[in-house]
Formats: sequence, structure tokens, C-alpha cells
Amino acid sequence: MAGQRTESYDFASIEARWRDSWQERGFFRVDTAARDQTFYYLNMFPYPSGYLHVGHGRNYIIGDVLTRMKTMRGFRVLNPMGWDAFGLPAENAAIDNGTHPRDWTLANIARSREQFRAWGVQFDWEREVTTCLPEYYRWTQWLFLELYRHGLAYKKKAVVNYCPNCQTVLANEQVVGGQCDRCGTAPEPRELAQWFFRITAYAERLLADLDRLSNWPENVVKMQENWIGKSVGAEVTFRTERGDDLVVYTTRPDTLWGATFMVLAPEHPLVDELTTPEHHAEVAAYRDQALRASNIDRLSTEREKTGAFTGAYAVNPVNGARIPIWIADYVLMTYGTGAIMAVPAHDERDFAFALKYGLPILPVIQRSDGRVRAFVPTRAIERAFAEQMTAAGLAVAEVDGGFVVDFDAADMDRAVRLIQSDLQSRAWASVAGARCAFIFHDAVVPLDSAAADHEIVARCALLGGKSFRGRTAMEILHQIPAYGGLLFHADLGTMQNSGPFSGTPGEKAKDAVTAWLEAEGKGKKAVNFRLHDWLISRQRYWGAPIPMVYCDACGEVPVPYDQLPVLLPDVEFIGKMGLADIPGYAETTCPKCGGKARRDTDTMDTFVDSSWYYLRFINPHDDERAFVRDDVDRWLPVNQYVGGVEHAILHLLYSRFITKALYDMGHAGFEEPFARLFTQGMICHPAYRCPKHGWIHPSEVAAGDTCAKCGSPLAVGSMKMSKSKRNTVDPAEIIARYGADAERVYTLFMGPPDRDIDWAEEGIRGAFRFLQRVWTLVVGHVESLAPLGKTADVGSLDDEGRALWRRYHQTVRKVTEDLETRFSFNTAVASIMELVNELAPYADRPDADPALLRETVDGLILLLSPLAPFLGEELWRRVGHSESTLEVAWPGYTEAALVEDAVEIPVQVNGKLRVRIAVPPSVAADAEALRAAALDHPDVKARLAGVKLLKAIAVPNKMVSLVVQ
RNA sequence: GCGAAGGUGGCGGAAUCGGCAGACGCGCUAGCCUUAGGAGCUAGUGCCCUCGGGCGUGCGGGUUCGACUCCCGCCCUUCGCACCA
Repeated sequence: MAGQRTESYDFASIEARWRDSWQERGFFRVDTAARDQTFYYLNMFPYPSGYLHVGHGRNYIIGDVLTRMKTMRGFRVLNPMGWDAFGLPAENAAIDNGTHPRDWTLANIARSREQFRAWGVQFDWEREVTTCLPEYYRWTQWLFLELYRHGLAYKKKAVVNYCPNCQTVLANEQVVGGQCDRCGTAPEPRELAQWFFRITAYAERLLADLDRLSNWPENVVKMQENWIGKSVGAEVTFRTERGDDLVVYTTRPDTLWGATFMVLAPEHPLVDELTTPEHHAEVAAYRDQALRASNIDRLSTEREKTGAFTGAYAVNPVNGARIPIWIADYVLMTYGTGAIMAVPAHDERDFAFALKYGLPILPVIQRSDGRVRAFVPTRAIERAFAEQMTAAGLAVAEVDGGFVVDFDAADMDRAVRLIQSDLQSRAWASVAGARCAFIFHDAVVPLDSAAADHEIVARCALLGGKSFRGRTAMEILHQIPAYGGLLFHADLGTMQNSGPFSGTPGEKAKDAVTAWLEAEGKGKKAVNFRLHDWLISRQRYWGAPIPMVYCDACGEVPVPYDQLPVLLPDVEFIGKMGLADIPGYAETTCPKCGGKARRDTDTMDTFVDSSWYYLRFINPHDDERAFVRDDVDRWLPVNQYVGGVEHAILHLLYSRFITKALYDMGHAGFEEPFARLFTQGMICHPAYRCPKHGWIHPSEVAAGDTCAKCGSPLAVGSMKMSKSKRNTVDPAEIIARYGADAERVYTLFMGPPDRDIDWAEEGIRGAFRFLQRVWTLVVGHVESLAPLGKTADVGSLDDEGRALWRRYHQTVRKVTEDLETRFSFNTAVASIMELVNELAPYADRPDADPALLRETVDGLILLLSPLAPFLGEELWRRVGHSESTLEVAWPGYTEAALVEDAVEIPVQVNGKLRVRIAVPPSVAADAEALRAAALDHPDVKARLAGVKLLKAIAVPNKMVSLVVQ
């Protein structure tokens, strides 16, 4: 066939021929003065580690496809690239390689640029920004000063997370699962004076404006919502017996009457003063142990609750009850007020704590399901008990050691009376659930107060029975298996045992109690956020210096704007070091008084660098301003932002905060930086871990998944590609073997771009074969094409020609839609493949219509050109054109071509597909006509012979559904 | 525990608004062509089958003429958060 005669697909020389053409012609240079049809596409800029693997490629290839396609659609597409170039990895790599972080970083940038070039991925390189260069970080420092000037940057002494391995503090967001985000070490708490950005001032807006981000993935929005963690409740002031005010935060003011003790965080400032002498040793020991324990231990919910009694008491402001004050590490100093009122009946943690330490548990909220269960021990009653209960209409069942009677809260009084009447004189029974009470032969004691709790415990002790003893009534109930799951609940239910508020329904309870607290001056409504202020100081060298000076006379003095940048000293890099380790760096003069002063020796978190870079791309070379308001207002918010989900919280939250702050300062006219966000999935590849040698390269894997070095069995699993796991695939090898176009097409085709997916070598061969077929098809039929500009004369085509013509126009529509609005690259590729599958046999026909071939072959090349740009350019010239595909308008389609000659309509009988009938489009589009046509069709008639037709439903253009008897 | 996403052939996946399940590709089978290949071409490929059909989208129900799709209840996988009062 054609394959033997045509020249073969020499991707290497094709790609070499076009690789630099696009940059040379400046197709991706954008004039930001442009006003119409602008589109700002942005990839999250990479950390220049010097090696981008095929997984990184996915991100940039998607962006390149869209940029090329949108350019052909007539947009001025700004797609810039920069480098998030400060930070620890550069320092660590520099230490390993005995070089300077700057040299390592700049060399890597050059290498990465080369990788983009090999991929054919294009950017407006004239706008390249590099965060570690003074011309950029000068403006990062400007940003810091602006935040400072507006009260949004402040220095404070605080207990912060310090990573001993990285030798620097970390932001809250950088402690993931109790470990340093970077190195996995458990950070230790340290009290240090550090710079913070007041992101909490924006907590409410950052939360509220999530509603505007309808074009963000829902999970990212949810993650931010959870991270901000707004909760509404009340602050209630308890008074200690010594006379201190002890303020607690609670989301459940309605449970106040059930507060039977208080718990302070071990590091709470009042602990020392409150602790009585006889409890001092125990409290001190507990606190030391708690502070030493890393966050990891404190974080586990599984862990048993521990604590220590201070010996002190407070008074419950709502009922005057005297309640003990404890300390426990399940209360965090960093949330709320660092102190809680414990309501063990309705808080799971308090419940566990109270059971362990024998503290009273008083139910004050009814279960919302109203369920009540009585447990009656066998020896407490007569033999006929069950029969009597049944006769009274109560559900009774025998269980181990006795009977349970289940009823509704409304039936409580009657049921309790009945049980009591059966009770032996020295026995007792109990009731738990929506209501809680103990039944004695001479009294029924509801568990409604501390006094009742005492009475119950005393009576039970008196009655004996070694099995049911406890320090509290609830502890006694807890020993009865039949009550499993009934003793604790956290429902919002009707209040009970709560003085004047008893009977208040659940949905009103919180507000009613809060209003009352405010009126009484005992508390007030309060809102709490999980979000903390952003700690931005870092004690490491490779970052933007914090532009602040400390003067004995003037105090804290910001570096004047005209003295920026505060340069990172160009010194020999000697390993893990900070600016404080550089002799002479700190020495300076006070900008205010000219006296001797010291510079701040910390650098900024790299997330500060990346929190505003999208603005700098608009005016990257302006040395007067960070950015120009008019210009950024025209280009931002970014139309399409693309990156990994791993930035769902840190970078994306910080950027939103900075944008809002800049908006408030009048520097920008928009409040959200990224209008549309897409988070692409990771590419995974098998990774092998040897118990002795750690992550090993596939070349070191012996047969049967054992280590070639030591023979140990390996742990194998598909994991996100990363250098450290040694499971990356080098794009250079793929490109050498199959070409960049094949890698691009495979990357797009492998699956939906937001999903994680395994890299498979076989898959890329499929993409390669496809490109080869396109090559053979086009190059082999150049002679058969009509002159440039000809399009098919539909009227003169035969059936196959018309089918191909329609297929072509359908493909144009599908590819356009898939790329531009659906982000569905895999189906776009699939539909182009289908077109090729239909075009190839037609083109081989000796009587193929030259004009149709011209139209479809030209269109095919254009549709393919954003995906496989090298092949696109080459073929475009081969078929006679002289311009670049980027200068040609994206193909359009004709509506008329989407209409079929005859529509095949499936006919269902009783829900099963039985017959397909072909009808003209006009019939298919009309329900009545379609039904008639179906019923008239011989095959359908045959199906209906001898049965009774009950219903015939015709759905225009879709199907006919017949229901028979 | 809370939140999110997902579960479809041997594999990656498609089915966009409730309307022909499995597009497209990989792999596999057979044949052709070459015959050193991981090259090319053609045909086939969800499962079962008595060849008429039957069964099939994690499981169990429901709504509907019709359900991968909607509703209810479960199970499993992945991710994020997690003693947040």
C-alpha cells in the first residue's frame, strides 16, 4: 500500500526543523496593551529543580494546546513562564553538590527551558520572572512593606513550629499531619519572635468569596473552607473560686447546664496560679510531658485521654455548680481561648475523659430520636415481668442478665411506674436514652443534677451487688451492655435539666442561650476560625530578606521604599545557614535617625514570592512599580489557572489573601486572582522500595520483584512520579524514541486530565502509530488534493463522500468543544482518530473527490496542530501552504453538515432493544411521524404480531419505546 | 469521625440533558506482507449460549416506557482535614 512508497515519518528531523520557528516568529509574544479578545492562561510556575519528567509535561502540554488553539481562534493569549526559585530544596541541593543555591538554580532554569523547547511548549519568554533575582524580590519586599504599612504584617513572640532538620520555623500550613512538609521531621514548639501576615483579618472574606469561585474544582473550594474552619458559638466567662475570669469558647452554649468540669490546655497561662500546692507536682509533671510530646502524639484521636486535676474549682455561671478544673492535652492552646467547659454527656472527648477520671456526666439534651430503654436485672423482678410488660403494650426483650424495655420518651412515666411496681425491695433498675433515671422500689431518681448523681451512687452502693458500682451514675450505666450507644449523643435536641431553659427545642436552643448570656453579662456570641495568621519568617539564607531594621532609639523601622531591594548578600555558601550567620549583614544604620541599627536577619517564606507573581507577568520589566494597576485590571483575574491539587490550600489561599489585601489598598481592582482553576492529575509509575536500600531504580529490580543488590522482596506500587522515588520517566528518552508529538498526543490521550493515571510505554506506541498513519495518509495523497482553498461540493459527492464530509464537520465541532470548553483532550484525540479511520480508506479510492480531500486533509492538519505542532507545521507545508498553522484560523463547521441523510432509530420493546429502523431526518425529528414510521416498519410489525400494544413512546431523534401486554 | 472524588471488558478509558453501554487506544487471536526485530496491512475481540437468545456499568432496593446516568441504603478505593471544644 501507500506505506511502501511514501517517505517514512522522520519525526526527529521534522521536530528539529520547526522547534525554534515559533519563538523566532514571535507567535507567543503578547502586547499587554491589547484590549480585545485577551486570554490569560497560567500554569503554576515550577520550582527549578532542573529536571522535568513526563508528569510535569502533562501540565505544560495542556497549556500549550490551549494556547495554540486559542491563538488560532483569534485570542491574544498571554501564557507566561517563570520560576519559583527561592527555597530550601535549592539550599539542600547546593549543600549536596558543593555549589551555591543561586548557581544551582540558574543552571536548572536553563535546563528546564531546554526541556520546554524539546516539548514544543511555548511561552512568552520575554516575560520570564525569576523570584530569586533582585529585580523580582525587590517587589516582594515592597509587598511586605505595603502589608506592614497597612497593619497586615506584624512581629510577635509566639510558640511556633520549628523544624530542627530544616533549621527554620514553618507556617501552620506547612505542618502536614504533624510533620514538616519538606522533610517529614516532627517540628518542635519554640517560642520565637516572628513575622506574621494577618490573613485572619480576611478569614471571613476568604470564606465568603469561595462562593464566587464557581469555576474552581469543588474539592479545592471545600478544602479551603475546611482549612479556614469557621465555627459559630459563644464565649462564656466562668469564675474560678480564687476570683479569676476563665473564658471558654463553645459551639454548644445550649449544653452549659451539663458542664461538670473545665479543662485548660497544659500551656494555659492560668495553670500555675490555679494549681493548688498539693497538686503542683502532678500538674507540673503532666505539663512537661505534654509539651515535650510532639504534635504527632497529640494529634491522634485514637489516643487515650489523659490529664491532671489542678485542685482548683470554678463556678458554672448558669447554675452555680462547683466544678473542678483540669488540664489535658486534648485542649489546644491555639484554638479558641485554650480553655473549655466540658460537657461530657454531649461531647465525645469530654465523655471519654469523664469516664476515665470519674467525673459526673449529666445529660442536658434529649436524644432527637426520643428512644428510651430500661434495663431491669433478672434478680430485681418477679418471673412474670415480661408478660406484664407485654400486656401493658411495652416492647420487652430478654438479654444477658435481665430484660430491656424499649419505649418512647412520652411513655416514660407509665413505663417507669410499671417497672417500679414489679421491683424487689433491695433491687434497682435504670432507664437511659432520651431520659435518664434510676428506679428504686421507694423512689425514682432522675439523673438531672450533681446532687442526683451523688444520691444514685450512694443508693446503688448501699444496695450492693458488686457488679454495678461506680464513681458516677453514668459509670454504673456504662457497665450495662444493653445501653451500648445510648448513653452518649451530640444531637441538637430539646434541652432538659437546664433550669428555665428546659424544654427549649434544639433548633432554638443555641440562640436562646446565647442571647440570655449576653443579657446577663455572662458571655457573648463568638466566631472562631481554624485559620491562623501566616508565619512568614524563615531562618534560612535562600529567600527574600525581610526589609526591616531595628534601632535602639526608633524601634522597628521599615526600610524605605527607595532603598529596596535589600540585597541578599553574595557570600560563599557554607551550608545550612541564615542571614544571621553572615558577618556584617545585620549591621546597618537606622533609616530614621541614622544611628546604629540591625537588620532583620530572616528571609520570607517562598510562598510570599509565589503569592503575587501572576501580577508581575503583566509588567515584568517595570522598575518603578511591582505592577501597573490599569494593566493588571485589564488582564486579571487569570482566565485559566492550571496546577496540581497539592497547592489547594497553601499557594491558592495565600494568593487569594494577597489579592484581597492589594484590592483594599487600591493597588488592584479585583478581589480574586484566578477566575477558573483546573487541577490536573498526577502521572504515576511503578516504584520499587527495598527494605535495605530504600527506593531503587527499575534497573536494579531482579526477577520476582526482588532487589538486585540484596535479594530482598520489594514493595511495588504505582506512585506519583518523583525523583526521590526513582520512578520518573525522562521525556528526553521518550522524545528520542517516538518524538515530542507522540509524547504530547499520548499525554493528552491517556485519560481525563484531572485524574491520576499510570504512564504506560505501550500507550505511547499507540500515539506514535496514530501520528505515523496521519503522516502516511497526508504525504501519500498530496497529489490527490484539489488546489488550495477548494472545499467540497456536497451535491456531487457519493454516499461515502457525504458521510466523510459530515464526519469531518462533526469532528471539527467535537474537537473545538472538547478543547475549549470541556478540557477533554482525550476525547478530542479520539475523535480525530475516528476521522482518520474514515478518511484513510476514502483517500485510497482512485475516484476520491479532490476537493473533499483538500477540505478534510487541511482541516485534519489544523485540528491536530495544537496537539502535535511539529507534525502539524510539516504537513501544512507539505500540502502546499506557506504560512504557519498558527497564522491560520481554526476550522469552522457547517451546521448543515451535522444533519444525517437517514437517521437510525432504535426501537425498544418492553425496554429491550429489538429493531433498528432507518428514517429520514424530518421523520426522526417529529414524534408523531416517528411513532407512525416505527409501527409501520415490517420488523416492528413482526415483533408486535400476537401481542397487545399498550403504549408507544417516540422520542424525536432518539428512539421509540413500545410497551406490550 | 468529617469533607471530596471515584468504582464500566484483560488494561487506559467513552457514553456532554434519563434514550443503541463498551467510542478511541492498548493488549490479545487469526491471516497477509515482510521475514533480525518492539515495523506494516486485514479481520476479530464484554460474558454465557442449545445460535433463538440470555446476562452485563461495585452491592441491595426504588422512580421510569427506558437508568452507567436520578433517588434511598450499603460496600470498597484514593485524596484532603482531623482531640478545632
